[in-house]
Amino acid sequence: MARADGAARAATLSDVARAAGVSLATASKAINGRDQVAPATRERVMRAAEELSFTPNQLARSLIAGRTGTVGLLTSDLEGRFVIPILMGAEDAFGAGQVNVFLCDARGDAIREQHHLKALLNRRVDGIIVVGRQTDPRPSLGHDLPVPVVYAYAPSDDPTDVSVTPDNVAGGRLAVEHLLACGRTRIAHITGDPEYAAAQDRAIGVRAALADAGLELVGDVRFSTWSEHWGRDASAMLLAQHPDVDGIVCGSDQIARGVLDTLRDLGKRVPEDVAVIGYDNWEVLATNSRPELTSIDANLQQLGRTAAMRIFEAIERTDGAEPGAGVHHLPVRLVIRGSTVARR
Amino acid sequence: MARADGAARAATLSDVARAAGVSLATASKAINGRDQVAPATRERVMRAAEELSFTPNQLARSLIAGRTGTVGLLTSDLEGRFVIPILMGAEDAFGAGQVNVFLCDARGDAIREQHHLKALLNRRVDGIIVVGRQTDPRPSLGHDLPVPVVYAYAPSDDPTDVSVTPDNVAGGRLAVEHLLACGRTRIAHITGDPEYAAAQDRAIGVRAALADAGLELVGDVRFSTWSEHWGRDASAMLLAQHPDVDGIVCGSDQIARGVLDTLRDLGKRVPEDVAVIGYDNWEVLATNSRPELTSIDANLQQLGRTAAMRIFEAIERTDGAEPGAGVHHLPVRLVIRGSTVARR
DNA sequence: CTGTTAGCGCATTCAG
DNA sequence: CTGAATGCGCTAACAG
Repeated sequence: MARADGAARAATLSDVARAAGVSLATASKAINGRDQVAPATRERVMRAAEELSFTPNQLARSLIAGRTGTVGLLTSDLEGRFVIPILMGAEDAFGAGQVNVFLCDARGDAIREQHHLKALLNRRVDGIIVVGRQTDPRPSLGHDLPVPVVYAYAPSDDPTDVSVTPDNVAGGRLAVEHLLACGRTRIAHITGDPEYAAAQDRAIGVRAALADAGLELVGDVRFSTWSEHWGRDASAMLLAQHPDVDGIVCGSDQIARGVLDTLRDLGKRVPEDVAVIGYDNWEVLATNSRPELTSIDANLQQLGRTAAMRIFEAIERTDGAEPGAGVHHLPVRLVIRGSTVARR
Repeated sequence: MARADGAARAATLSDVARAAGVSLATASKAINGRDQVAPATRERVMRAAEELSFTPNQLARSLIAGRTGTVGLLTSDLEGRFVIPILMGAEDAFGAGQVNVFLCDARGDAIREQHHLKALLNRRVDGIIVVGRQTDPRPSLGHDLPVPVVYAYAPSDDPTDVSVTPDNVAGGRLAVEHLLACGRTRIAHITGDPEYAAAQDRAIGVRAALADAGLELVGDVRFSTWSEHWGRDASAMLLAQHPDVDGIVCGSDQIARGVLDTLRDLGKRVPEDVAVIGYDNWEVLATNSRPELTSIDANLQQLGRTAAMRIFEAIERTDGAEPGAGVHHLPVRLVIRGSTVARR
C-alpha cells in the first residue's frame, strides 16, 4: 500500500513559507506565478515546495474561488457503451487535468439519480452532464438547480433545457443514400424496438431518402428487438418474401450481424447480391464480421465534446441565460467497409 | 459590510442560522443530528434549511475533516469494457452517494497518467484505484503517495503494492474441467496474443487441468490475436489437422465466435460434435451466437467491490500498515450456455 | 516587492 | 442547551 511515511500529513503552504523564510502571501504569489515577487524569492519558494513535495489543496482554492473545476456525469448507461466516448470527448474539451469528472451511475433508478444529483451539488460541481442510454426524451432535472445542466444522447423532455443528441433521421437518410450510390434500388429496413425513438427516427430518415429518390421500401419496416437473433430471423423472412432485395439497412450493428449470418446461410453474396449497412459503428462487431460491416457512426466523442463546451459556456456567463436551449441534433458519419463496397 | 443583497448565491449555513434565529454553531449541530440541541430548536433550523434549500458545502466540510469522501479511478481502458463493471462494483462497496468517483482516462499515456494523478492528489481524493486493460503487471505509481492505492485487473509490478486481478489460471482449469465433465477428451486451445499474461496464464490452467486428467492437449496452444478472424482461421486449421477434436477452449469470446462460425461452415454440430467455450462472458457476444456461448466470467464487478473495500480498509486505519500487500487472484465463474450443453 | 489581515463555509472546542 | 471564538488551507485585498 502506497502510504506516506508515518502519519506525515501533507505539507501546507505555510510549511513552504516557513521553510523558505517568507510570508504565507508571498509563498502563494510565488507558487501561482503572480508577478509581484522577486525572482530570487520565487526561486527559494519553489525549491522549498519541491523539497516538501507540496501539493496545493484544491479544496481550499475552490472554497475561495466558488468554483471547483469539476463536472458531474450522471448516467444510466449501464453498459457504458455510450457514456465512455462521451466522457472522453468531455475530457478532451475541458483539457485533461483542468477539469475532473465525477462519474455516477444511477442504474436507471430515479431515486438513485436524485441521490447522486444531491451528492454532486453538495460537492459543488460546476456543471452536470446527463447521459441517457436511449435517444428517447427523459425527464428534466428541472430548472431550479444552481449549476448548468446539459443532456447528452437522451434529450430532456423540457424544450427549455439544453440537449445534444445524434441526428438519427439524418443517419437513416445517410444509410439509404449510400446504398443508392452503390446502385441498389430494392432496399429493406430491419430494425429494433419500435418503442425506441431511435428506431422510429432512423426509419423516418430511411423512408424520406427513398421517397426523394422516387423509390419505396421493400416491404414494411421490420421492428422487433435490437439483437442478432432478430436480424437472422427477419432477414430470412424478408428474403423468402422478396428474393430480389439488393440492399438492407439495419437499425443496429447487432441486427446487421444477424442479417449477414442468414445471407451467408442462404448462399447470398455480400455485397454483390445484397449490400448490408449497420448502425452504431460498434467496432468489435463491425470489424469482425464477414465481410466487415459498413455502419453509421453517431460521433459520440464529438457529442461529448459539444456537451462539455455547452457546459463551459454556461459556466462562463454570469447572466444565468441558457444559450442554445432546445434539442441539438448532431451530425452522424458514414463508415464504409466491405458489406456495401466489395474489396478489390 | 452588509451581506444582504439580491445576488442569488447558494444559501449558506449562516443564512439558515439567521433565518432560524440561532447561532451558526447551533444550526450546525441541528443539521448534523448532534444531540446537544433542543428538539424545538432543531425543528426550527430544519425548516429554515428546507425553505432556503440549503445544501451543505462539502468542500468546507472536507477541508475540516481532512477527508473528501472521493476516490480516483485512474484507467487506461479506452473501451471501458473492464472499467465499467469495476466502477460499478466500487460504487456498490462504497455505498452510493457516500463516496464519489473521479474517473480519469490516461489513454495509455504515462505523461497523461502522471498529470491525472497529480490532479487527483490536488483534489485530495482519499484513495486511488488503478485499472489496466490487460492482466500484465504495470509500473507501480510508487510508495511516496499520501493516499492508499489499489491496482485492479492489471496488477502492479511491485509486490509490495496491493493488486487484485482475476485468476486466469483457474479460469483455464475451469474451462477444461467443464469440458471434461461434458465427456470431452480431445481438447484443443485457441487463444490470443502470446505477449499477454492473460493468454499465457489461461493456457497454463488449461494444460494443468488436462494433465490432472491424464490427458494431453490436441496440438499446440494456438496463439495469435484476440479476434474473430483468428478464431475462424485457427479452427479451420485445427479441424484439418485433427478432425477428431471434440472440445475447444477459446481465449476470448471473440475467438469463440469465430470458431463457431467455422464449425458451422464445416458442418460440425455444436455442442454435439464439438463443444466450445469462450472467455470473458461478454454478453453481447456470448448471448447472440448460435448456439449461445458458454464462457468464463471474471467477476469484474466483484473485483471492483474488492478493490474498493481494500481502499476503504486502508483509509480507515491510521497506522499506515499495509494490509494484504501482493497480488490477489480473485475467483472466476463458469457460465454455461448452449455451446457446451445441448438444450433440450 | 513583501507582509498583515480578512475571509471562503463549516465543525468544533469551551464558556456561558 | 446555546453561542462566541478558533481554524481547516488558501487567496485577495490592502498596507508597509
